Amino acid sequence: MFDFQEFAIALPRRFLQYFGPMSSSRRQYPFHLIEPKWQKIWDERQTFRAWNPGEVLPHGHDFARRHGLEGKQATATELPPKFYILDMFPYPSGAGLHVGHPEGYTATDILARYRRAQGYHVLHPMGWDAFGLPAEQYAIKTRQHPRQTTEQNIATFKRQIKSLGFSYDWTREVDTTDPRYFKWTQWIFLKLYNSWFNPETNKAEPIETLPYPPELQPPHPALSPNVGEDGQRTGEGEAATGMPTIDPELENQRRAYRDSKRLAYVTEAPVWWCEALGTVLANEEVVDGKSEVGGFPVVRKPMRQWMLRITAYAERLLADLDTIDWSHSLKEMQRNWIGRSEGAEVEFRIPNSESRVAVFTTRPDTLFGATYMVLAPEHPLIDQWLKSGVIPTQWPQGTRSEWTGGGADNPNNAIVNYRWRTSIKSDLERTELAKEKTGVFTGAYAINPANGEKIQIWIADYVLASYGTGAIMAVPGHDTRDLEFARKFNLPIVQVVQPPDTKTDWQGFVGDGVAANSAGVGISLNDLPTDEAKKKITDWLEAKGLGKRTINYKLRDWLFSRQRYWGEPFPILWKQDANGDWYHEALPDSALPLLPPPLEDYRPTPDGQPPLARAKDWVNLPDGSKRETNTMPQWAGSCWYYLRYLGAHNDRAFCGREAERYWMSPLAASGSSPQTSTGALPSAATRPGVDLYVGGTEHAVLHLLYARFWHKVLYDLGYVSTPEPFYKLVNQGLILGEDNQKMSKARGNVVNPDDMVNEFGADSLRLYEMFMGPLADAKPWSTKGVEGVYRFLGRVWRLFVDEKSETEFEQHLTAEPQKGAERMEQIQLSSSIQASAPTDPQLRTLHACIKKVTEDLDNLRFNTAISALMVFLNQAMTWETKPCSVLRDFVVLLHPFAPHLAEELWDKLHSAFRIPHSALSYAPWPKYDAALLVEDTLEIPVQVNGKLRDVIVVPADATQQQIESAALASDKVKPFITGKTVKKIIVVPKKLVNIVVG
RNA sequence: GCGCGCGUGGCGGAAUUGGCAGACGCGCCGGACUUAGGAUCCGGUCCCGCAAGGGGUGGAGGUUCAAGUCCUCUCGCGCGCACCA
Repeated sequence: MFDFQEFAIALPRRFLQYFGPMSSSRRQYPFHLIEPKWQKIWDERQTFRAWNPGEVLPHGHDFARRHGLEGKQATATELPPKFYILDMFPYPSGAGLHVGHPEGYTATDILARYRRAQGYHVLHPMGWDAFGLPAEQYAIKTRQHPRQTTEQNIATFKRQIKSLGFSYDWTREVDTTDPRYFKWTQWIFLKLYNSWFNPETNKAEPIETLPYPPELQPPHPALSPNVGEDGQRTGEGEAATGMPTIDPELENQRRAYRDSKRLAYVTEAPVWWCEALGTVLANEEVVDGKSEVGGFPVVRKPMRQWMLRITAYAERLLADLDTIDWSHSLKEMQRNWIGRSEGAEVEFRIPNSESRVAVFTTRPDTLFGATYMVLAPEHPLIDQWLKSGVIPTQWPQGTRSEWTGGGADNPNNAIVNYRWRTSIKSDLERTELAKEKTGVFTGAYAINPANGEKIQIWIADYVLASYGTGAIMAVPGHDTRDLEFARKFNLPIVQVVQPPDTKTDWQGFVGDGVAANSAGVGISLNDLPTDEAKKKITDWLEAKGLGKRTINYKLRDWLFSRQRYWGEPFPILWKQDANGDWYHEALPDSALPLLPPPLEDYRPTPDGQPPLARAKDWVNLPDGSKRETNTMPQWAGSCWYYLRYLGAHNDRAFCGREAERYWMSPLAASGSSPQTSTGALPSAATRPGVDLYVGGTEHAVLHLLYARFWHKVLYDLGYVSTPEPFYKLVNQGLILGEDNQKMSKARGNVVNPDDMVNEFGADSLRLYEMFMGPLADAKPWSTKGVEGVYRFLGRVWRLFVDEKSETEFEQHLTAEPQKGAERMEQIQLSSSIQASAPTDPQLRTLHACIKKVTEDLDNLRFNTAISALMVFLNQAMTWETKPCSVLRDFVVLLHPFAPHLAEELWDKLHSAFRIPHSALSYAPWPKYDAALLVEDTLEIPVQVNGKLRDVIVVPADATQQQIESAALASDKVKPFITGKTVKKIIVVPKKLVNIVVG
């Protein structure tokens, strides 16, 4: 067998030095020394620290120096304009980083460094979304506290992230599991708890402003309706007490009413219970009838749960999407999730009964075609009807076998059977069996309000209890699902819409057309287009008191409690009133943070209580009250972390008011303009909220919707100054596996960033991740591709350094690897770099590069920016003399992408030419001079009939006429025009000539 | 099924938004330096053709002096939602 080590002894030094046993190929440049060196310097100098208004900027800090703020206590207006660049903070899993993480982080880091160079005050923080199931499950197995696992994982993530040289301000690091952090998560929960949504103002208000209905008004005339009665509250803003005591029973009713209006409320509702995870899940966490995490089965189960009233914000969450710069598809996903539909609620009378059934429809114009009605199996009226006789105990004459398919001897039993069957189906089965409709006739009837016809009422599980009114009017003529059902159960199908195209079959036509067969007493829609028909029938229904315009949303309130240990405990106590009924009460702010109790066993209790219930001493308070034992979902901490970064160490507020205004509101940042040192204008105006947020598309709905919701509540209550948190958001694309044979889903998470850093260096990994393709696209990983950019960085290195001194350095390095770092100084700058004046072509090359890189960075086109750097290098390699000034600008252009290498070269350039030291991280971004890009001559392609025949060279200032004659004179063009008529000559200035011949 | 997006060399991807298709990189071919190359440097590389030339951006039409880009139809792929009335 070939033994490399043995073979290597016989090799010449030149070979050996590069071809060490550790790596499979020669090292292009000593990145393994350069990268740790600069990471250490950045750390020590706190180079990337951002400052809040009011903080004193120390002497000697490079940011302070550039902006003339050394030693100053800068106000918001004295600080340069802000630029807030945010990454979706990671969940620190035990597996460590994969190559998908650095993709987004590199993109934001490049932008952060670029904006700093432009003179912005950049906030670029990182933290840990560290509550979550894996740490808890590991704790259940090992009895090791989740805190321990979490800390270990954070340490690994932090080490890996730091090894990539990102310019984070680590002084602002946050950890959602830190009590100093979740104190404020709990505090925000209390804000939700202590607020209600006022439909008049369309915003959240303190619960004290809640008006009570007349029957709940205190009888005492001296008592103002909304002040002083809120004796149960112990939290902030507690109302004055000492008023005459209200009747305790009335007070209980008032409390129940108040509690029903809070933004955080308790409800007994069917929720998704996941046996395997031992917890309930939010709608959003259930995918295809299985838990999103782990894919375990879930079942519907009624339980007492905390909910957040996100539905109150549906309209604003939808409308404000128009004010933010997110991708089309992302907005579409949010719109889809919110699911707004305009329509009407129509009431159907039940013969021989007091009850009415309301249905929701988006097609009130088809009311005349409603030939039966369907209720969800869980519809609350069914129970009532079973008792009251609306549902007959006998099948109506001649109906039974046809409608039930046999099975139940009377409607009551048929209903009970059917409900039982659907209830045992998981949601998965309900959707999987969607092809085959099921249902039973109830034996009851309703009256179609449009034409007075008696129609059958069915129950079927294709109607969902949780959407609309849980009941529909079925229009089989013009609804696919109703048609399918009607065909299966032989229900009448009538046409009420005429399709615009007469060839189209009306049966099952669901588009807009013209109303037909739609006339009743005092109303006719016939011949009206769908739009007008909708309006007319709705007006008619409203006038008759039979219906009203309504808007429905798919969005449901957010199920906010989990039966877990490793999450934020609710700052809530349960107490008993005089009747022995339990009610809840908020802890005062002063009791925060409420820490979870220590436990030996992290499992739920055998009787299905959350793990916190095991801590009896913690749960039961001496006064007889009990603590809430649910915890908050993982989303809670990530709903507001971008605000905590603004004041990560603030223990008096979730973040300081002034800091919030400065970093989130563009109006505050009107002081000095960026790029002061070169007088250039900013290429991107600073924005309200986070200027740029980058993260994976997996958070397109949940995290982003929840965070926007919380932000809006805080906005309503006056705690933040913008209605939206994230002004611009970009989803990075998935990195797919290297083996493209397997195609799509194989993620590149088998590639370990550590290996890449060891073999090619952090700069190469960064560069490659950006060079692969557009940030938002899915891209296959290619280690060969990493080598390509690695070679590019090696070529940059060789452009700058003197080969001989570098060779000597490498020889020493081989002999004494441990002394490498100190010997790097012996590497000399190449003698071809001189303090000479650049030539015109050199300036052109440089300024073309400046232009391209600048424009591409403004548009997040990293891949083409890098290719522009490569083009510059390819040119510069051919220069015999390389002007120092040109290379200096090039290093500034390179530094956002490959900061370590750039720092090293910057340093060498400055030492060699004795330029006073200035920090690369705050060096002004070069500005391109359009005048320098102008060439003396232009190459103009000449087409004949659109086909390229020649490229002529003309003076840049040639007139149209001159270009035209030059084109006609071209030897290559002549053969194609001689003997033909020149019909037209199109001259596109500076671009092209097209000669049209006939 | 509905909604959104995308189809360009052997591969990842460029293309001033209607103006030289294939920048840049990978891979491949050739050369130089070499005992050696998996290092480096130089040259080549859309297809057919010796060349002149011809063809070419999933396919078929169309608009235009000019189409990867705009329009119509069609095929294929990806993502999202999925009985939401």
